[in-house]
Amino acid sequence: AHGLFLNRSYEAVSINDISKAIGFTKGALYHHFRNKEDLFKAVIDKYLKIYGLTTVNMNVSLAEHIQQVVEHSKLLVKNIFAESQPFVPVNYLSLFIDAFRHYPDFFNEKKQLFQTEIEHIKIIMDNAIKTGEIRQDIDTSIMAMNFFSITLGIAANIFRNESPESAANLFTLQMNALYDVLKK
Amino acid sequence: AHGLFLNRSYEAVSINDISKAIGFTKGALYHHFRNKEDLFKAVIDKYLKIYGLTTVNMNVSLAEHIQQVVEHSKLLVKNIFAESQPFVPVNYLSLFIDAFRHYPDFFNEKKQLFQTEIEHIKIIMDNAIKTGEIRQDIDTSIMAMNFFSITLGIAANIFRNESPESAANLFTLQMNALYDVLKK
DNA sequence: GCGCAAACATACCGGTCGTTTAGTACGTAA
DNA sequence: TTACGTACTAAACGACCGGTATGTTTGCGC
Repeated sequence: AHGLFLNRSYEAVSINDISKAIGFTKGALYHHFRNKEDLFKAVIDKYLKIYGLTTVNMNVSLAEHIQQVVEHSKLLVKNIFAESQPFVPVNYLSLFIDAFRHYPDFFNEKKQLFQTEIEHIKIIMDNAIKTGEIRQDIDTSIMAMNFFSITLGIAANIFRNESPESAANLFTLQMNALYDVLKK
Repeated sequence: AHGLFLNRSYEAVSINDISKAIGFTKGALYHHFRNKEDLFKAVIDKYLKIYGLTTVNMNVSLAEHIQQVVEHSKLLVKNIFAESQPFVPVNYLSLFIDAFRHYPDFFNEKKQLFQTEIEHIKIIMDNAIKTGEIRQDIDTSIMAMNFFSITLGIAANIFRNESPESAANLFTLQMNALYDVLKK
C-alpha cells in the first residue's frame, strides 16, 4: 500500500489495487481496517518519516551537527529511492501532501516539527558563536532558516540528477560551502 | 477547473465537478476537450507558471539579482494566495506534481528550467567575484545551489506562518543574510 | 478430536467515474 | 428556404469505486 500511495495519489489508488498488490481480497483488507482512510493513516504512521532528527543533541558544534544532518539525509534519500524509482522526490512530496489532506493530525504534527527543527539549528548556531566556531555577525534565526531550506532543497537535487548518491554528495558539498563562509 | 485541480488531486476532481463549477454540462466540456487529460493539460499550460525569471539579465551585481528574485517571488506568492486559501504552498506543489504525472512534457520543461536557473546564478556569482563584490574563496557552483534551495524554501516559509507577506519578508531576510556572509 | 474466534474469500450493493451518443438551438452562408 | 457548423443538453454506457453481508477456512486452546 505504501508503494502504491507513494507512486500515485490517494484517490488514484483503489482498495482493489491494494488487495491485488498484497495478494489478499478486499474482504481481508476490511477485516483489518475500517475504511480506506484508516488504512492510509496506518501507512502514513508506519512509513512516512521525515527529517526526523527529532532527538537532536544541542550540545554539539555546528560542524558536528551538519555532519549528523548529512548522514541522516543520506539514509532518508536511500530509503525513498528503494521504493519509488521514477520521479522520486516528487512522489515523496506527493505522499506528504496526501497525508496533509486526508490526515489533518499529521499535518499539525509535522508543522510543529519544522518549527522546532529550525529552533534547534538556531540554538546550535548561537552556541557556535559563543565558542568562536563561527563569525559573530550572523543573524542566527535567519541563517537557521537557510540551513533548513537547503536541507529541504535536497529534493530539488534528486529532481535534477536522479541519482541518490550524487544528490547526497551535492547536499554534503552545499552544507560545507555554507559552513565555510560562516566559519570564523 | 484550475481552482479545483489546485485544491484537490487530479483524480479527486471529476468531470462532473468541473462541469458544475463552470455551469455547463459534461457534454459541453467534451465538445471543447478530447478527454480529462487534455483539459488538465490546457489548465496547466494556461495557469501553472513557476519561478519564471527566464529572461535573466546576467550583467547585474549579485545584490541586484537578489533584489530581482525577491521582488519576483513576492509577486508569485501573492498570486498563489489569491487562488488557494488553505494549505497554500501544499496545494501549489500538489498541482505541480499532478502536472508531472499526467503531463510528462511539462516535467521535462521545468526540469530544464531549474538547471538553467542555477547556472545563471553561478554566472552572476562568478562575475561578482571578479568585480570584487563578494569573497573569492567561494565554490560558486555549489553556492548557486544554496541560493536556489533557499528560493524553493519559500514554500516552507509559507507553510510555517501562513501569511504571504511575512513569508516574503522572511525570504528577503534570508537572502540578505546569505549575501552578507558572502560579501567581501 | 472439538469448539470457536480470527483470518480470509465470495458476492454483491448503490453510486460515481470518464466517455459516448442522440438530439436541439442557433448563427451564418449559400 | 436550405444547408451546415458550432455550442450545447440530456441521457445512457460499461467499468469500477468504497463498502457490506455472509460465507469458508485456518490456527489454537482444551
